[in-house]
Amino acid sequence: MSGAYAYSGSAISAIDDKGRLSVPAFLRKNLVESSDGRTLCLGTHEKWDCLVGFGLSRKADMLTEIDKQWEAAIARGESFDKDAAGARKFSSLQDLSFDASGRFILPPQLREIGQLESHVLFHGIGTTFCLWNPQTLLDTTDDVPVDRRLVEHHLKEAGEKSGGKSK
Amino acid sequence: MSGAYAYSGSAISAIDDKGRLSVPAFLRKNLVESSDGRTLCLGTHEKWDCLVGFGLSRKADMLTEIDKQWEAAIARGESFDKDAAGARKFSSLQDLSFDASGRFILPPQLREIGQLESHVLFHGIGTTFCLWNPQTLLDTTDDVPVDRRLVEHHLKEAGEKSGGKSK
DNA sequence: ATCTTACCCATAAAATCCCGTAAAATCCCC
DNA sequence: GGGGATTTTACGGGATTTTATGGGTAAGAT
Repeated sequence: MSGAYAYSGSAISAIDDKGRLSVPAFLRKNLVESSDGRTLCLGTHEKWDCLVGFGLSRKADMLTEIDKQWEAAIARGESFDKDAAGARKFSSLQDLSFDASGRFILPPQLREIGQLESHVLFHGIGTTFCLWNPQTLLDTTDDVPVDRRLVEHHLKEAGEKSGGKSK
Repeated sequence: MSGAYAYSGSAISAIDDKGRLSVPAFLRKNLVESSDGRTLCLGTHEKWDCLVGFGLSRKADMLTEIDKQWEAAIARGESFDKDAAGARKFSSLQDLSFDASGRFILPPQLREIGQLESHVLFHGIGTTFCLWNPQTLLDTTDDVPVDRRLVEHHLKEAGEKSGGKSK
């Protein structure tokens, strides 16, 4: 299972005028290891209103997973739509490279779908990590198992930095 | 599994007056690697109203896939028509070469079958990628698992560039 | 001669890289 | 264990490079 690393922890990061933002330092090391370079895979989350990120190797895992499902299906004489499965998983997924200082440009379509405005809350959830608009996350906490106090803390912190002109 | 690379991500690209269009940059690198040159294999999709593309090496993979299906079938005492499967997969397939700037000429018959007009939406689905008329894709999303918001974003983007004369 | 295809150049927009800085985290030595 | 020194981080801004796409033109094919 590719290194068996689990993403954890949380941090907030700002999007600048050029649409760039930096990957929090605590996630970077593993991205580099798991990607054999500075690559971040970013896509939309299947259920939540946020984005998901992980290193390249996870993408390869996803591919072999689909392959296994297909093989199991044909062995049973059933049909399995690989393309449908692939489309679901891969179509929104982009390979982004971040620079030596950890920054990457957030593609506009992902920014829009993830409802990301001025600040992004990163938080690890095991095999992947999520990118939320902190406010969106607060508004939907009921179904998303995240400690609300944590989000509020980061939000307050972000508000202070930008001198109150939040959002 | 041929390098275990997965095509992912999406982008829109315009067809010019000469029938040329450029392969989005993020797909190009892998096409070159997987084709040992600037070759793109393009054909019609078996189920969806779009085209499929991939690098040359994928053709070999497709053969072994058919083989696996055949083996699975006889293991269960069923019959499997290899020729029919091959015909379905390969007969529409063309090897096209793209130039240094990533452009190729879209053969008229594929253009017609793929219903491609002014703009083409490329999106990776793992082992291959699809080429859609964005409008067609929007009209059929029910059976095709692609994030509708993504398509809408690209369509809007394309409309802006061409100054509203979308089509 | 005409149509098609493969190059070549041009350009605007977008992405990438590089440098600078200030705040925060880490180290280190007494 | 405190307090300054050093390193890492987050972010701004400019410069260089890559893309996407228009348009021209020479080489083949019909």
